[in-house]
Amino acid sequence: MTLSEENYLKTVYNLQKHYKKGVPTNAIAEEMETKASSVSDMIKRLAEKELLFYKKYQGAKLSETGEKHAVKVVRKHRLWETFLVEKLNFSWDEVHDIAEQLEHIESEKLIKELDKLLGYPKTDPHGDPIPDEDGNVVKVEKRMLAEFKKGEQGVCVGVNDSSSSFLQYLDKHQIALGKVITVKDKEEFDGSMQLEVDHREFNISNLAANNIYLKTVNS
Amino acid sequence: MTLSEENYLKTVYNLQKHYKKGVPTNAIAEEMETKASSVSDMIKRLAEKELLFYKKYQGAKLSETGEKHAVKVVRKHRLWETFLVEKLNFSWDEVHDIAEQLEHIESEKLIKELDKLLGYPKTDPHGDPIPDEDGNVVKVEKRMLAEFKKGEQGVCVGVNDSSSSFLQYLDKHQIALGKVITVKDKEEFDGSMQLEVDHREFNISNLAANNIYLKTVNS
DNA sequence: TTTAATTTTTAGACAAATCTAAAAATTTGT
DNA sequence: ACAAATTTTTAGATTTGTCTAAAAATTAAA
Ligand SMILES: [Mn+2]
Ligand SMILES: [Mn+2]
Ligand SMILES: [Mn+2]
Ligand SMILES: [Mn+2]
Repeated sequence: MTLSEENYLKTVYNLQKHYKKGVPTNAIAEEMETKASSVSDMIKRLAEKELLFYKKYQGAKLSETGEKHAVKVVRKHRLWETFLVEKLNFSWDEVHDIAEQLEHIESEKLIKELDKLLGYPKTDPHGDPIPDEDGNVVKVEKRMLAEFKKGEQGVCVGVNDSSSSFLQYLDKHQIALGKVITVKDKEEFDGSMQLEVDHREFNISNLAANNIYLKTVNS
Repeated sequence: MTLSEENYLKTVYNLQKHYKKGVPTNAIAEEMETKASSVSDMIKRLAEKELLFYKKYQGAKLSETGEKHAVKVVRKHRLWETFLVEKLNFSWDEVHDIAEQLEHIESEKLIKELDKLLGYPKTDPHGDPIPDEDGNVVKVEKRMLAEFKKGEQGVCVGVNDSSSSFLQYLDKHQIALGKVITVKDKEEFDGSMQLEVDHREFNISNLAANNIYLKTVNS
């Protein structure tokens, strides 16, 4: 399995939550910042290897083998991110790009020992669940902040965008995993929200609210 | 800089200790388990990029930039090997192949923090010096065991072959870094040696003795 | 239900890295 | 010094992964 093939599998895995049928070629291309023609070529090759199912114009769907492999890559990505934060003093906005490289290192023992060193963590620095050795992924219960109504409250348990620009934006507003967030007001017009965090109030856009996940506290 | 280019630079760096002039194409090919024609192509490309000097039929010699880069890769390789042994319970015969992958991960901060986590180690699990951040390499004082005479004694400070088969062979004879080795007898015919380590005596081949480095204790 | 817009696939080209086979240069042996 | 052996380079091919431009299929709009 090449580095590039692994990246495609991981992308299809991450996207197929949002698509009932196959994941469209264009969706993969956009996510990977590449061209649709390249994606078309590659998914054909992956289908050849039976890592995914593919019928022309119908998008891609991981096979059992493909999903198994994708989950392994995700597990490695999230363990490495956790390592970088817990052991090497990285902040949550610095780890994604490095984990993109580290997730392709091949060694069963390495990942097993890393897991042990970290004390078998359940989630990564962005609140995402770390699949266990057998590929089981715990589904984290959460709702998008954008869907909260005025007056509702929740605890931040995850983000949907791990880019450093977004995470730094959250840092600026002192939003972090575990923080209690209250919706003081919600603008019908553009979906922007007035939030309260740690007795401070500020406004965030709908786009931002679409990338923050909360666990409901009172409703 | 691609992964393959880095591997070539590192190989030339490791080999040029043994060659006054340029490192021969064939030497590189053998070390990298590839074909001379591939090497010829690649060193031409690296010369193009001014990472090494190359005149037809004269072999390769690293430029200052090339050497700087090679040393960085070596530093990463040895820090990762140290990490695997010190933090992840690997033994010295298991780390080389994984470090071959990890040495290509790109992140200044990662390697800086790794160095800190390990307490700024001076040598790797095989006794090889770890270049510092500025690329300075301490020259370790050592002599090949094969060159020792009958009756001489030394402390094991390094190996010349980091393959797992050789290191496991050393383990079997309980030869490890720091062990005191005495040459009880030496066979003129084939260069094999009778050694004493920890009050046990055994015989090793000339090939093995050529891959063990000692620091002289009494002479 | 045709037409228009969008999505997806194909065709053809290209760069990186490798290989085999053959040619050229260098080194060695007599 | 000349022939033989060895080393190194070139020529041509292949695989992987990507791209642009054009064709084909699907979906949306009028
Ligand atoms: Mn990530
Ligand atoms: Mn993450
Ligand atoms: Mn090594
Ligand atoms: Mn080493």
